[in-house]
Amino acid sequence: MAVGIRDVALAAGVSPATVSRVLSGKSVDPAMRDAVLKAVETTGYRPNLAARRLRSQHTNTIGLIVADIRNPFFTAVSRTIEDMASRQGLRIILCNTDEDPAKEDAYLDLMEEERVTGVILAPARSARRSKPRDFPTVLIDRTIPGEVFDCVVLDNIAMADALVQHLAHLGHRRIAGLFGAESNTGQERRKGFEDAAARLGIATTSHAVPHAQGEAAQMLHDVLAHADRPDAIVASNGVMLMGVLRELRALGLQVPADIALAGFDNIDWMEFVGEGLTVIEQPVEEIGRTAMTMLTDRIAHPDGPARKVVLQGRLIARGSSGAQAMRKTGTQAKAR
Amino acid sequence: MAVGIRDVALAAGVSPATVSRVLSGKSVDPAMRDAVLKAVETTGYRPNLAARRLRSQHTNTIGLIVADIRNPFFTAVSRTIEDMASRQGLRIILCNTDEDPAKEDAYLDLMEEERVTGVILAPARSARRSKPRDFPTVLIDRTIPGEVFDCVVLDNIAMADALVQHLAHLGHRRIAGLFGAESNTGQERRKGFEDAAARLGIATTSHAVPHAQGEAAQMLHDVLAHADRPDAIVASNGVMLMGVLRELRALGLQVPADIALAGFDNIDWMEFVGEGLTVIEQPVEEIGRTAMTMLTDRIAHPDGPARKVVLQGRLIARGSSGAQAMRKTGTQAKAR
DNA sequence: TTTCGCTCAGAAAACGTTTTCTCATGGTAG
DNA sequence: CTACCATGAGAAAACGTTTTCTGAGCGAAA
Repeated sequence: MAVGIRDVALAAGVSPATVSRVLSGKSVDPAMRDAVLKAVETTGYRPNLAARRLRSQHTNTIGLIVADIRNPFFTAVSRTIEDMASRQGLRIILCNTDEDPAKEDAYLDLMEEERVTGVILAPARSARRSKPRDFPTVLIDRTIPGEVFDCVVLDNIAMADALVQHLAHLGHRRIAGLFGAESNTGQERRKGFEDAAARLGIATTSHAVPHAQGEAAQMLHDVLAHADRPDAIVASNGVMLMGVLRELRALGLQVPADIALAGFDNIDWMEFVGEGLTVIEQPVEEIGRTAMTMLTDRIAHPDGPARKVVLQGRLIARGSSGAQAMRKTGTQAKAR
Repeated sequence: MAVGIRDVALAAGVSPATVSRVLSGKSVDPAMRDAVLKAVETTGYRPNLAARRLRSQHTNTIGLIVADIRNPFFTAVSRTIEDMASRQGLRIILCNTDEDPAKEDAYLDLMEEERVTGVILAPARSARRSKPRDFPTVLIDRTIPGEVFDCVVLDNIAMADALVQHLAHLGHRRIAGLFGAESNTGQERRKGFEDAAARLGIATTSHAVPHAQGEAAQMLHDVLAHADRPDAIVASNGVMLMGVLRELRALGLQVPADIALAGFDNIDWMEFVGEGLTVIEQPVEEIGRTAMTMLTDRIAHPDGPARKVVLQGRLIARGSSGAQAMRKTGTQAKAR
């Protein structure tokens, strides 16, 4: 039933080695090559990738491990990476950790067992030190503080600063910030947020929100039920923005009439809520492209120094008042 | 450098066969088992999956091929499937065809070369007959007309009917429908749409929209620029709804004040635009679960008859007037 | 013409496991 | 006490390729 390279060789009247050579594009006699190709056709041969990988000792596979595939930021980056990879003839294994360090470790183990060529990782752990792995790794979106890794991240501090500055120009004076507790990125944004507010003399409260849905909702509820409710809310990513929006609706608060809402990630629906949400747009395709390039570089030069690429985002000011403020102050982050 | 089962065996003072048996949970002498496990620990052994798959002839891998990973419907279904699969110790390979039959064929070839245990496929082709593959296959979201395959789909005709009925109760009399040209599902929804409209005496125009972004926008533009613009629009999926919304905004039309908008897929942002969009919610987790179950059944019984599971969706009526109409008429699709 | 490479194809080894085969040991039934 | 079967461990084969090794053929240089 199963047809192997042996059968093809038999059908073509050549040796298995020759078939292998034809298939991998080595130089062989044209007549033989044609015979082999015809035999491949007639026999319906399909190479067995497991055998090929075992013998050749390279898998042409890279692992892509993200924290949450439902987060449109990650799906967008994944798309870019997948496109680039398949153009280079690399297969990708996509994994989803759900911000769970245990799942992340399990997937990293899997990557070792798959003998992947390299891994692109959006790490879930923030401070935990993980055991060293023996494949090249590029981090995206987040770094691991204690470790030196190639990575490509947003300039979180500057972007959070721009956001606060924008809201301040609009006249907001009591801003609440919600930042992912698990991720290094969340905490960087928090720092940018607080520093900017301090500089501008804006009152803030900032909160580290856990990944768990229920706890996050509770925390948000507390923030809004507080005696002097903030007049603006900043959220650390697109998924959180969605959660905030839902809570605001439940409380009957209109955006931006009753309260302003801004944050990170430009997801396609954001232009439709109210007069549109002001956000920091991440250069998703460039993040993916850079990560992929860094990974192939690293594979080629395993011992070069670690590199960190920090990309600028773009402040998209929405809502009429927002646009007005933008024109007045020119608070626009330079792309790249 | 690379540590294999041979090294473990040496360290534990047993034969490689015994190590293999310990690792696959066969019964071995407890003392030996402990020695092996300790040796695994000290040597840092990681099994080579390629070798394992080659020898054992089963990959414990299933392929998941969807038409568009950016479509939240597919990401949601993927999540469910991935969760179920990893619980069963199955790895999944996720692929994205972009509605391109050529890419789909390429990925199906890949699946054969990977020797996957089975495939779950949301087919891009509508009528094209593909060559038979030698792995069990379950179709989701769409069927392939000429072929008999296990599949799990929405009751598209009934759901489209419910949508039209709902809009009719709301008083709409000129409804435009936009349906995916490539997919069988789009055409079923179109049929349900037109039949319902005919029965209720509603004027409709319906359009088969291509996957390409530009052409779709052009078609939509034509529909809205038409002399007597429709008073409601139905779109065949969540991504299309987004596109329509963008075009309406560009034309300065308010939803639902100027024109009603409804369709398929309940994506989280849909409750936030205007008074909320009325949609058919698909039972995504049940679709994923059913597909996975069908696939494992099929793997266990390769020769059983093909089964088709048709699931009901749920009409979510949004906007005050919509909710009112709902209360009045009780047009609620029964779940399951 | 002889010899020295050089190219190219087949034979055989190798990749790292699992599985089959073989054999020893020990317990049980006759 | 012998014969038989069951259990379990090591030896060796096998999985389907790629790659190394070997040798044949041939053109160019001496």
